[in-house]
Amino acid sequence: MNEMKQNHNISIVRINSVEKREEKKELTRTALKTENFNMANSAFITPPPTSDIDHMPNVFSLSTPPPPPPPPPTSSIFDMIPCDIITGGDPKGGSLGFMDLLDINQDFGASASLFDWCNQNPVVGSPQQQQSFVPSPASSVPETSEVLNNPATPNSSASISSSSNEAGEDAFQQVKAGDQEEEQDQDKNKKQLKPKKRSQKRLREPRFAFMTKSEVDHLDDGYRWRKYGQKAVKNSPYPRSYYRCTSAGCGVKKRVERSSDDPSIVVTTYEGQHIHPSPIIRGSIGILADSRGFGAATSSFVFPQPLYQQKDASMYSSSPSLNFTSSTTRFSPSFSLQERRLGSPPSLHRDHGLLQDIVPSQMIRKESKEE
DNA sequence: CGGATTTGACCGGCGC
DNA sequence: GCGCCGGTCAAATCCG
Repeated sequence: MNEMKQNHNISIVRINSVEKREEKKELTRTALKTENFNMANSAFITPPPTSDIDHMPNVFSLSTPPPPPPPPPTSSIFDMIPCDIITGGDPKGGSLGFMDLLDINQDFGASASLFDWCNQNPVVGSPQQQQSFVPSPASSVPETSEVLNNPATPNSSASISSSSNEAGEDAFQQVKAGDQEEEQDQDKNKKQLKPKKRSQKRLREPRFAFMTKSEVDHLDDGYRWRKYGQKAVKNSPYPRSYYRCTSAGCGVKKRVERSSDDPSIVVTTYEGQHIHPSPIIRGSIGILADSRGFGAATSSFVFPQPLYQQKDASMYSSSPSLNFTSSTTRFSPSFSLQERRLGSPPSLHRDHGLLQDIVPSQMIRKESKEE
């Protein structure tokens, strides 16, 4: 918590289009390079169907990237820069997405979050994905889908990426079902100490990652996190921190690490879905409609979150939701701000740019070979 | 005093 | 089988 500070600078982050998985281990850092980004490998999400747009006041069309807006004085997740969203690489040997680099797994399963949004929103060149916006399992989201496009902002970009499990829906459900089992399991283990579980292969929850150019490692996304570990990253002077959502029963985790190549870049990876209501639905739709871009000091975070809630109040968003504004061509991942609604701690004030400063520029979704 | 963070140990997966 | 490494646990410590 004390890590949360201010002074986040929104900037564009480019990722290397790295080769293959064998390099994965090295990728976490090499992939973060901010140079040589292979545009050809990036996929962009196109504007959602009109019907969806109705629910999403601020829809950002990545297919027609407008000129990069000037960086806001204070960056925040609410003040996101337009970003290129990449919905994954070609699992068949096509481009390698950021997730590959990060070895991130993502199952868009039934997640009602950024993942869903991205999946449910049409992707250029992927007709299949232009069908529904209803949160759906991976089945409706071809993992192989990838769209090529030009970066919205050649020079700016925060990257957001995610990957899918091969098991897709199945995996997601297993994860869901497994959560409870795991919890019980963990409780037992906690008392028995060592005899650790895992006779079964641990299921990996959907993951979603993005890069942020920020001076602070731990961005404020509105949720409350407890740090439960920190590990040194091989070949990197910067450690990786592990956080877990403090909400009871919520097993969402996130990893935060700084790129060794570019210390100014912070890579945040979310895993799992919050099982509790969105912490903060700032102004909900009303605010959404009020959002005018992320650069504005008054910009509010926006998102799919409200969107989902409209469609299905029972759905919770776990991952940072994203909001796209066509007017500003900005892309803003919005993280629920429960704390704010409940009485936000000082650190959560938006001017302190926290997660708000995230600059998702590239959203890469990629199929994972894991599990 | 309770909650959050630190940190070394431990565990499991994976590659060699 | 062994070692490396990522991820997690949990006791100790810190902090408001």
